[in-house]
Amino acid sequence: MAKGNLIKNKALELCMEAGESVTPNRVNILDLLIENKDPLAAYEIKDMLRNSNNDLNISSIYRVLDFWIKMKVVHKLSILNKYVLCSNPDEVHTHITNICTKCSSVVETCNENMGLNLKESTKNMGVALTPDLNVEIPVLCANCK
Amino acid sequence: MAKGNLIKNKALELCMEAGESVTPNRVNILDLLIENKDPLAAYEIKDMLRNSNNDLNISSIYRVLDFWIKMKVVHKLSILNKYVLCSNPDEVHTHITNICTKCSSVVETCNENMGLNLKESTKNMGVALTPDLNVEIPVLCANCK
DNA sequence: ATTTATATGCAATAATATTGCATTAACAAA
DNA sequence: TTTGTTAATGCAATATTATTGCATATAAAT
Repeated sequence: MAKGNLIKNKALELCMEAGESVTPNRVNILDLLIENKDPLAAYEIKDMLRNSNNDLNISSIYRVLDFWIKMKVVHKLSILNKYVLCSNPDEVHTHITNICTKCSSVVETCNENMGLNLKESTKNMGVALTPDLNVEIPVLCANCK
Repeated sequence: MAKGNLIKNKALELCMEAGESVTPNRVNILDLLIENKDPLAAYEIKDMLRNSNNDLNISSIYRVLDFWIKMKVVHKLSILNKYVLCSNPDEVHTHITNICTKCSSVVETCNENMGLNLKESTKNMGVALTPDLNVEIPVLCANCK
């Protein structure tokens, strides 16, 4: 679980830097997302916590998820209404999450060229990209295509 | 309302070609989406129809929206949970909808280079893009930036 | 230990969407 | 015209996702 620990350490470090509290709820939900590489729905997280004798009100779960999203440690996947660990939370860049339209599996990739290309395409329209951009791309994954 | 008529004609034409029925509900909802260039929520559509003495069950509304999505005449914007007319339903290409994270205004652009760039970036990952791709990009619009 | 801002618990409610089944409408075939 | 078949709609219950207001508890600094 080396990768998970790296991400966890990074996440806690980000909290320190931002002066945010590291609470049990925040750690528990972070751990769940680290253990489950697939995106999780908020109510799935609730079920998992309940099964480990750690029941939590759904509002708290949404608040913790919002917190980690604010810390840029978690992405919300709007297409799926699910939440997933960011694969690479330590850089400001374009996050591209490829979501299979058949099986809902997810692969995140961070492609700087992609970000640059988007920047060009939006320049003419007068809109501005946020520096830390999240894009969901509907695809067919290797298994389903 | 020249643009709206063009889109409406195109939409009806697509139905003919696909052998799909053009029903009053489908036309009414299409008209609403043509009249309102902003994305609409399903329940907003319900309210509007009720106000014009044309009340419709919410399930019918979702079914009609799904129908127009299948016809590639409407996009669902997952970030907003809203539905919007496709600005250019007559070509197979990459649809890019820029959504302002501040004010939720929307501008659609269709950028073939963008599509090609995505194709390259996904090739190495073993995933495949659908030929008619919809991508939502969170941006700051000209007013908000 | 005290303080203070923040996080959490709780329960109601809102907002979004789907389902199963009965009924109706559209439309082609006899 | 009548019949048969498929697709669309109506209806109401229910499922799913998410937010809120306010009281209480806790983290972390002093």
